[in-house]
Amino acid sequence: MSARPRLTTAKVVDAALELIDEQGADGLTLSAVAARTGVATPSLYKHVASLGELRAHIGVRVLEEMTDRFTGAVLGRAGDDAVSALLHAYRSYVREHPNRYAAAPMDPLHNDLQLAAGTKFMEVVLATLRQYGLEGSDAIHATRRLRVIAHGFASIESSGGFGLPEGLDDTYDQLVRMYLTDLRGQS
Amino acid sequence: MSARPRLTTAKVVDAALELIDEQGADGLTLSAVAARTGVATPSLYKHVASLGELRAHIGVRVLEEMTDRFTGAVLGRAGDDAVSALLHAYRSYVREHPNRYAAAPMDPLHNDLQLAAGTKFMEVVLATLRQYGLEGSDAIHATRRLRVIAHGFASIESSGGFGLPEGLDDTYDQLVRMYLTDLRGQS
DNA sequence: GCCCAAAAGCTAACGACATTAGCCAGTGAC
DNA sequence: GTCACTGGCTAATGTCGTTAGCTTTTGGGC
Repeated sequence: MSARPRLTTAKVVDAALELIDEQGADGLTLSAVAARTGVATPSLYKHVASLGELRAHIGVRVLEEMTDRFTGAVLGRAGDDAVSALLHAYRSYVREHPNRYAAAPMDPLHNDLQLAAGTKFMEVVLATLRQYGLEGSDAIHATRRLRVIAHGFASIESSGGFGLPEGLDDTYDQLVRMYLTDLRGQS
Repeated sequence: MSARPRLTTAKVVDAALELIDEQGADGLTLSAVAARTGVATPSLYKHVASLGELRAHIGVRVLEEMTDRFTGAVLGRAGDDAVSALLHAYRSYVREHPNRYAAAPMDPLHNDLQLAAGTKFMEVVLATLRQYGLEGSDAIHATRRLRVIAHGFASIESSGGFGLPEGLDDTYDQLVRMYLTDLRGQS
């Protein structure tokens, strides 16, 4: 079917992720990806339509990776314990892979390539909250509030926005407790 | 002192902000700024050291603008009323100027150009919380939590990350109430 | 009222990048 | 064995940011 399948889209994304990890978002350039995969730059267009599409693929990967980690963190836990585990898993993913997280799409539900991964991600969060018996829009609001806290903290922390890192663990614990208390009050 | 002062750094930043408003962060290019200011591209280097420095100047402007708005929103209010006003002013600024907000620095305290504007910004938030009598690190944690909520929500909302905009006002009200309840519990 | 240094503009040029066009070689199906 | 397809390549284009070096204007000191 295919001739000399040296390179694949997946391998291009692999190389791109390595670059992002090492040099951040600005380090992601088609030339650099080409160099790393041992190919001339224009050859990449046989596997990826454009730099923009490559970024979309990268977003899918990151989303999937996050979903996997969070699923593992929540498995076997229930209630507050599960929610707390999810929030802490979120933060530790971003600390381990700050550049990847910055490459994750904020609106995966508005991109065809990312829709499936985004939906699966959201389902994990919804499942974690399911035990609180929230109905309809209450579940949506609770999901949104969780996301605001997790993303808000992680994005500020990973860009050094909190100034000195002193007491950041405490700040996050307070946020988690605040959210859990609120969840209880809402249900 | 200066010959033919047609252009100034401030005017360059003005043009850059217009571009950002109209075309987003990617629309900010030295060529475009030069075109808008009626000058050749290299001439801009007489007023700005580089594109990066221009971005830093833009960050200062946005920060100052936000500080002004928030100061106005909080003036004449106290306690929960002031905090709520601050949070709502934050959201409405971002809704009015989403591209500007995206150009605001997350870590102004780590940039010489932005340090003063960032400090002043933080002081407004701290002053709004002062009445709760939080001491030392409690005040810092409370400021951080507020920022997590304000930035988290605003950044997700302005990138369309919440999917359908249905019920977003309610979500935000819940976040504000959650924060206020938490503040009461902490103090 | 002239002179000169500095300031602010300009053109030309370079290197990095994304992207397109068009060519060539290996490969799998028949 | 042939042939269409696939995945690689080189060459070229246009856009950027940035630097070097030149010209022109202007304001201050004499």
